[in-house]
Amino acid sequence: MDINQVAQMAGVSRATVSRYFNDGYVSQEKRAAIARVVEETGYVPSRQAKTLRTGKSGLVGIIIPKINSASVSRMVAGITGVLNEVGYQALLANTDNDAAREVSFLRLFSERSKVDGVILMATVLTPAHDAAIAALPVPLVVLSQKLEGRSCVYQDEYGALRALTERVLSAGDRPAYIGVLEEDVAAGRRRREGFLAGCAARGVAVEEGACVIADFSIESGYAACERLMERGVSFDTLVCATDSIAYGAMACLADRGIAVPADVQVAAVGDSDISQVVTPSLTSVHYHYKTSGAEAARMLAESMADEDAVAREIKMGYDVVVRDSTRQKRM
Amino acid sequence: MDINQVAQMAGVSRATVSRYFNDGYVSQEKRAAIARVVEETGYVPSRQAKTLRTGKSGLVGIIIPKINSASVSRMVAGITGVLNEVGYQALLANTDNDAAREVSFLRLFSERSKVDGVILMATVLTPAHDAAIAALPVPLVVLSQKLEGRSCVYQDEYGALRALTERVLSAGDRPAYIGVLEEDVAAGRRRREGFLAGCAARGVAVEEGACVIADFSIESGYAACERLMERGVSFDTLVCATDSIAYGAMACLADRGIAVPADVQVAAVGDSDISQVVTPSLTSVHYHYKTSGAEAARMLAESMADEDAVAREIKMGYDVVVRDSTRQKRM
DNA sequence: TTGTAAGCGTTATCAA
DNA sequence: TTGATAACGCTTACAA
Repeated sequence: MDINQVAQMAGVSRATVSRYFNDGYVSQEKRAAIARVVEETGYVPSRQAKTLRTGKSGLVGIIIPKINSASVSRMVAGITGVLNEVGYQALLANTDNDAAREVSFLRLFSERSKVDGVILMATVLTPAHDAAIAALPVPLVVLSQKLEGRSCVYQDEYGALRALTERVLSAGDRPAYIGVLEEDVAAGRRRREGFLAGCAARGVAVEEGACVIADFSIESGYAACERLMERGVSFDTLVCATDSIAYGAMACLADRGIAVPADVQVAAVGDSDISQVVTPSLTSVHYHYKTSGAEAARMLAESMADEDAVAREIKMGYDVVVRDSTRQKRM
Repeated sequence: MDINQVAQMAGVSRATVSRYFNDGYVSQEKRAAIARVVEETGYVPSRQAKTLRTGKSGLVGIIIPKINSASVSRMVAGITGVLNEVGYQALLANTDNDAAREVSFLRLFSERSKVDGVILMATVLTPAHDAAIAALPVPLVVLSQKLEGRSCVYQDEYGALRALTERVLSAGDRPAYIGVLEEDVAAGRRRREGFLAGCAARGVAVEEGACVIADFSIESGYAACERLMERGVSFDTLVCATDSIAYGAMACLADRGIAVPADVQVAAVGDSDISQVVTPSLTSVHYHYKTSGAEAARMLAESMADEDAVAREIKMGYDVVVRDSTRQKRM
């Protein structure tokens, strides 16, 4: 069943049928005739052909570092919600934390414009990324990192960590920090800087060696905490770059008979569902991930609709959620 | 840059260029000439045109109930891994637990074969589903539910719950159960049946009203546990259909000063990352979600490659992971 | 082994 | 307001 058959059955030209589905520049009678035929046959225009002809696929590519992550999946949920609303489909590209694959997906999406737009959930931004981004023939929105001159939506990592740190240091004065790789500017560098700023604001010195690195896993959080103790760092306050790291660290402390929050208070970032169920419940920064995703999708939709929409940067707000893993009173 | 220009520059017909990229029925010299031009220009064939001509899009539709879920995202990770390997892209459709949207996505994917295959991560299977599935013009694999006569990959819910229940009842004899909706055959019905079978196998009676329903959230687990106690059900063993429910239930028990596992032991299904970090760590059934997703993708790839590949059902194995929330000794 | 030519199902241009 | 007609970029008989 194609447009020609519909045209024939309705006694019009195929151009008229096309108009019926698009502009709508069709007389009442012909319109009715076509409507009837469409009704009877259940005809639906071929997206493929339309795509070939118009160059628009109705697809949006989403590049994500890891689907199996609370923050990422919340952002994706926000994205797909908005996208479906405005008639786009999400094309998912999972890189499994491999920055090189990020670039190759960017290229894949560039080839002959298979997609109408791209959302890049970035971890690191290398020169290869810049090149691939520059070569992208369709609108792009960067999520989770700030990229100068590009539309992007990101969290206020610095502000959040600074606020969190100041807060917990109202009941502690020997801080330690478990972060992630600095190459990840947002989660690595900015969070650590925020932590240090918070310490400085409180006039608290950070002991040499009191900042260690983990990856995003629970196990590495455990290991990092162990390292801290082996180094002989003395701390009564532990700030972690992610909730997962904190879970690992808390397990490590528990195994050594160190009480949380009495001996060491723990705070982190991400506020995943389970942070309120672990014991003690975890003080954590809450980011509006789902909203961030929705926001990014909305910006992209705008850029796709309007050729020369101007780039915008959105810095999202945050909430510090105080729970039982820290000593200061809830405010 | 299109195939015609390449052909012209290489001094061959466009049919030859096409063969160069497909069959490979090209002489050495022409092959070399084309290779050079392709190299120089960076030409890449248009997928769109190829799709229109061949009817194959290189896309696979994945319908999921909720991306923001540990089990789902693990399955998706498995799927995308395999799919990328064999040259397909995943088209993600998130239904947000709305069965009606499941059907409408099924239809969307049917329209003019926008996708070459579909993986349906099912929760419920209504008559509307059956109809939409029957109308699907491309191969389908059902994930997480068993569907007679269709290729599917699912967990051994019955066996797992039975084994888990028998295991925990070696140290308890007053069981209770928090399940999910029966309409979800796999997670609802089969798990409950497995629980009851486990009780029966141990010769343990299940008290009237000792089985309640929650949804998949932590909060509803808390509420369900509360309900159990308000009803006056006396239990020393609590089996939950999902880890999230168990987290909620454990929080509820803790709030009432009931010790786990001393007073009540708790066990669940899913073995998500945090089950080993909550206190006490949670005894849970481990399913091989990522492998299930990979398996489903592999079956689909096979069906897409081979018109008349035969339907297969794969029942995945499981492991009972015993931790501190239950009383029986680790075996 | 290669080239010619006929589509695949649309939409856009133009003249009527 | 409508209908021819020409693309869009590719694949594939079929003939050479």
